[in-house]
Amino acid sequence: MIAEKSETPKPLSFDPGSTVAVLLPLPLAGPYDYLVGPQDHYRVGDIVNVPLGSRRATGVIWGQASGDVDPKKLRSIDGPRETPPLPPALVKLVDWVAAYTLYPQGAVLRMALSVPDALDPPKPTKGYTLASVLPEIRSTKARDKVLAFLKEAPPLPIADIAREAGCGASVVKGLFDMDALIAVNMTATSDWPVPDPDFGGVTLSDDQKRASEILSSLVQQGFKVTLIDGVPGSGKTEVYFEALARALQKNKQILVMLPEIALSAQWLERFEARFGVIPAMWHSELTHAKRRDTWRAVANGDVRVVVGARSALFLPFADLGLIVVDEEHDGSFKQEEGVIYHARDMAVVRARVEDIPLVLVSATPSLETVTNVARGRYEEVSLPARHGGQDLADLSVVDMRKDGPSRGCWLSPLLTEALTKTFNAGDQAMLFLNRRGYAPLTLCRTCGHRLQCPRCTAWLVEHRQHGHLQCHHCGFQTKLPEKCPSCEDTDTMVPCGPGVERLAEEIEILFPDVRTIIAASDMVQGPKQAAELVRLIEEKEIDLVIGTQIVAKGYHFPGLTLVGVVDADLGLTGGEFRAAERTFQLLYQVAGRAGRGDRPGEVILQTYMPDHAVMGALLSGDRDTFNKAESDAREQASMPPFGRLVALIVSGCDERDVDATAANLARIAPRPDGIRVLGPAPAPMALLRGKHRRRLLLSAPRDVQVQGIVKDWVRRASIQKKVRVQIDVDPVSFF
DNA sequence: AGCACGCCGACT
DNA sequence: GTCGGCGTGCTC
Repeated sequence: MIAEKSETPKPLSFDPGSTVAVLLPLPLAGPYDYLVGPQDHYRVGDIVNVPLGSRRATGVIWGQASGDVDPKKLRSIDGPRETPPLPPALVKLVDWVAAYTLYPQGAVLRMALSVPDALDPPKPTKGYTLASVLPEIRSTKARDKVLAFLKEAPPLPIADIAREAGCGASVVKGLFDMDALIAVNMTATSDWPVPDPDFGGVTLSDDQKRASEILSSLVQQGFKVTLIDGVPGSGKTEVYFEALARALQKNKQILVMLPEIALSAQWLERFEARFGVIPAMWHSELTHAKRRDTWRAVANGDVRVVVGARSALFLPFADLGLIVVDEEHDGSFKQEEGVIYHARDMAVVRARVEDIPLVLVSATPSLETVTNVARGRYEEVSLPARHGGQDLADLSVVDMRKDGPSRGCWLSPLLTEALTKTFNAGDQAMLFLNRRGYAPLTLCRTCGHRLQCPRCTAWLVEHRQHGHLQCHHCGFQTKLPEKCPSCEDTDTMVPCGPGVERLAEEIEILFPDVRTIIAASDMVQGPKQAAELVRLIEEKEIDLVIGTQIVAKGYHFPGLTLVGVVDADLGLTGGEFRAAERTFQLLYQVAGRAGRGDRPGEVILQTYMPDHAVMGALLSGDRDTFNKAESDAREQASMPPFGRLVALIVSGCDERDVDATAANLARIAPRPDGIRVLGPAPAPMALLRGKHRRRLLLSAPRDVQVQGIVKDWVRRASIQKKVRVQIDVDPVSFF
């Protein structure tokens, strides 16, 4: 990432009669010019209502008017909205992200304003209390209870009064209708408990103390990126909690970004144990009301700590003092829909525009981050050992070519034996298989026909528990056909390969008494189910967890002593340049789930490639040598982080139009020195949701500012009607 | 993103 | 004869 220092200086204020640029949360080319009304004065960041065509829209005062629009077209801003303005740093962030990702500013602004109704002040809630003069009413038991209760109580909403008085809401309403009660406006009391930096005591090891002192010293020191790097169980969370405590003492707001916050039940528990309260959360499953409350409370400073997923990056923090990105290597920080951006990288940008410290946390930092440390751009704080002194799990490899299971089974004798031992000792185990459902492919025994999604280049995955086949890319569902759709033979469709459900079946046969749970994203949806899963494992109501990716994240189960990786090679196929790195990260994280109590853990990797560098690195625990080799290879190939990539994804319903556009883009591709354009190639998923896709990949040296080149390239292209060209700067996924 | 304008099929 | 389908294009 290269700092762009060229934001246009924004004048301070705009007065009646002047024109001003207003950014609308729409994918328009840029801000629109408006006239400032006779009574109004605005500053950059103010949120206003404006006329737009035949309707009203919300916009944000963005700066100097462009002036290049016909004055006759100019219309006047209706007026300000009763909302705190967007803080200057957020305005800068929106501009920066738009310039970097090549999306329109308005599309980026939409992420910052995506809060239905939050821009209006909260409606005052009505409270009810006794009228000063009570009318003559017939006395009943319920009415008397209400009247007696209200004599002692402050004004309350109807529901509360009914509950406290032990009667129905209609009684209270009836009294109000009879003028025995009056309604008063209450100031909304959305209470955001303040985390207490001194709530929970902590005992830190010397290493942790040293690390936490370094991090704490960063608070209020301005922009700086620091990586905390330490093996699973080394107490990285506890260490950065101390930096949080320091920032809280300084009355600063804090943003903690976690991948898939909805599943982070244990993280929340640890936060509560340390700070006494649950922090504010920001993720896609919030209700409208909660979203709106949270947004406003972040803007006015009532919320002190937000823990959130990607989109929390665009919250209007009034006084942000620290950002933490936990599991910084995690691929889910890359937003792949709408505006395509990497939340970890944009968090660096936000920290810079806020001039505050950023802490990246990982046991397996991304090569990008490792390289930034090597270049001296980021500081590194490492935690060498597990807290409490236990060693990392004992790791071994099963060579599936020699010691594999019998046909139709997926667990090798060695892994089965280890499971037996674990269960006999009364311990818990986890099997990791990154494949949801029963079987990843279903084919016809007679003719070989494979069941494919009608709208995507992908196999349909059988989900036996739900009783259907499913496409994991578009959500298409269908029943398992009795006849082969191709040769019409009956009962010939057979599952091919293992998924977590099929593995559970094998376990059921091998260990009928073992209590098993499947943890996959289609079974664990949302915080409640995640918390329940954690509880079941923690309270030992479960002996075996069969899980996909979702179990790789920072969970900590003291009773879990064995982790079996059913197919360690899964991520290595496909030939994406980050495959080895990603597989290493994932398996290292999974391995870290074993033996985090007082006993050592055991990890068994089943692989057909025991000599692969990833397996070697996992066995030796030598991450640095692996990173060095990986990094040398990337440098050789001018791949990130030593080169830049931009992907263009051309998509549309008409395959010929898509091809024509892709071919045109290739023909007019920019060709300055050092820039190469690959493609068009059918995207690995040539058909997705019924749309044909092609991709082109531009690679450039690291010191080249690619945005201008790509912008110009796409502008020059002749893009067919109904064909979309999406730009993905720094692509992570190559779907 | 909305919303209007615009040009071709089944209806009160 | 019109109501309405959603394709295309504009909004300061």
